[in-house]
Amino acid sequence: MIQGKGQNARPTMVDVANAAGVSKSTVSRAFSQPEMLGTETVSRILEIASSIGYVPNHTARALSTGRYGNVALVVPDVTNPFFPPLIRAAQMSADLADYCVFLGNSDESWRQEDKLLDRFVGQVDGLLLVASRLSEERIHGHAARKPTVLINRDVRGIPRVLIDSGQGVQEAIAHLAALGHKRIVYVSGPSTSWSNQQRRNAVRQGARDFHLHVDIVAARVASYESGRAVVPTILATGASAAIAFDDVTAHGIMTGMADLGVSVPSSFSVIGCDDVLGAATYPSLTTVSTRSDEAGHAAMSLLLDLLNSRSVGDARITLDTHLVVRGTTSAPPRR
Amino acid sequence: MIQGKGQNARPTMVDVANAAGVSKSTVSRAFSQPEMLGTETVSRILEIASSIGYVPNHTARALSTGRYGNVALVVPDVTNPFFPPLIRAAQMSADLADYCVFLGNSDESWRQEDKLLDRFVGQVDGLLLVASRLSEERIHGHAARKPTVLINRDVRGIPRVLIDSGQGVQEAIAHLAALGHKRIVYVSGPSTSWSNQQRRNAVRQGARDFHLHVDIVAARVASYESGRAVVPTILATGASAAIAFDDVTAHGIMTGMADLGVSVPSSFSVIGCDDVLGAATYPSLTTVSTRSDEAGHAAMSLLLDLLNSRSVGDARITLDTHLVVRGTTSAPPRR
DNA sequence: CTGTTAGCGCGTTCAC
DNA sequence: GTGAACGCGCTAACAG
Repeated sequence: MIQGKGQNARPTMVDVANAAGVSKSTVSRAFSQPEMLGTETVSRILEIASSIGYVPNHTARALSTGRYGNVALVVPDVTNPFFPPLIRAAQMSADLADYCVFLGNSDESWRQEDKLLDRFVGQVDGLLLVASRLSEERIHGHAARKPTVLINRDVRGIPRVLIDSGQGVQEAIAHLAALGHKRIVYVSGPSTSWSNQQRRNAVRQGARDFHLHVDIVAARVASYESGRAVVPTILATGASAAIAFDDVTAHGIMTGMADLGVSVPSSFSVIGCDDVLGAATYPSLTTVSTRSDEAGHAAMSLLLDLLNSRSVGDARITLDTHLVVRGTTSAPPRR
Repeated sequence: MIQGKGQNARPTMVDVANAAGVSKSTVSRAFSQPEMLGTETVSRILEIASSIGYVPNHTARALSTGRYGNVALVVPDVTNPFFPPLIRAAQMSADLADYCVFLGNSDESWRQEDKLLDRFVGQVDGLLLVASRLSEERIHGHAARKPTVLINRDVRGIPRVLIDSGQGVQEAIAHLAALGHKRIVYVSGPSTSWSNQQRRNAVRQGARDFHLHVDIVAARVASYESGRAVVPTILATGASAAIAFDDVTAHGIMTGMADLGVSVPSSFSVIGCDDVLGAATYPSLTTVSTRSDEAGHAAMSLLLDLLNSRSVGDARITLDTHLVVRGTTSAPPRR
């Protein structure tokens, strides 16, 4: 044996063709356009193929069709519990259409995001950017090369799926007002985050509607630690309840309260956003559900539709949210 | 203009070649083997190339070289907090070597895992299987086609990175014994999980060493809910402490205890595994650290090394663990 | 319904 | 040093 291409030369269409006594094209069709062939021919070829261990070469197919069968999915931080459900849902949608997904982690950096996209662009049909940290210009730049769908980023002209916290936050404010709270605080997240801006505005609007006083307290980043650290600042405002940018921050706040001997919810009420902790905290966290998995599913489906119909459209899908009342909210303490 | 291949036909090597007055081969070399060409020739070609907007076609190159520059990363469930840090670390390692990573979610199903791998195999250089649910035969099958590295799956002959809970669990048992516990329970996870089997054995061994009585209680799956639901069974054993398969299950147990008015840790001690919750629970969870991120980094580095050196080797990297004592363990209550 | 002939864009022997 | 062929594995017109 002279060479034979290493020890493991994968069988190709010709191998199957020979073994089946047909030509390559027939084998090709058996996989791509089965309805163009005789039923029995197809099944026979498929059987022989799998017995030989033949698997279509994705790359070769891509080269001749120009369709890659891959999509890129880029998120700021896989580690943030908001994203995994979204990723999982997007995956499943892609799977159903036989698409492979490249995952990219931008680490909250637009440079990294840009770099990843440049690497992906040569082998994907479309892009799915989640909470992109890119400038609008750069987003447009990438969108000009490949069909693109955004999640939680509102750029005119580019299909996007937005989780609208408005309704949920509104309900949260109403809930607090009904309990008798007069003074609350919003603990903000990353300033570059579209979601954060949206929630902050929703809180302000809601507070106006219900005549509550609201202070904005900035957590440096959205994390358990920063939530815990910002508690003194929160208490200093004299508020009796807090709405946090996300559940992780809210969870940190709960611990911070406990550290200082402030009991939740009897002495202070806490509301999170995203509902990523489920009922896993103690007391279980009252939060604004954001259904990140639905966003992932909707966005990927939208992207795949675009890829098939070649239509562009300026879709703007909005997912509304609602308040999930659990155990961290109650009437404010009497003075 | 009849067709022209859509509105945006990306320039190819011939375009650059014509514009530069050379042949395709020369352009090719200018990118792959610059040292084989005249210094000026190279710079001239590179300049013209970028001015035309030429970008090498990743796919075409892959087809002719057989090197894809991609790797596949498959996990059972992105949603399980154990995996995201691992994924992130693996990503970063791949990034450094300019590799793109396909992410696959097997949904705890070997069929799905198998299907994904078949889809990936045509466009990757290597496979990284995390806590694979595949049979040893099938793992060998895939490993025969592409260089493969396993995480938390011990298959002889295939490079693997194993998080050895032995040491950490040993410490946990010693810790409980020192506190005065006599009777404990191990709450097991998925029976097909290598980690679960390993932890169960470690608990048994440790209990023997320290003369503790241990009961095994099976949580149907590793989740918050199942942990919570299994609490009555745990209490029925008469044990005063529990070691859970993972943090999520442990967290559920904590809540279940609270539901029944059993306070942790004064009345019952709880220890988790994985340290994925950080100090985020209340009280903060005593747990066995497993450094999933290090496993991800080590495994990806190992895989990339294999891809470069073509050496096979039967590497078996072991990551040891240790106990992190926090707030959910104390002396057992007096009877 | 099925076989034949061309390429897809690029890397790589070969000659020059 | 550089250009001319061939082939990677597969799909896409064409015939038959």
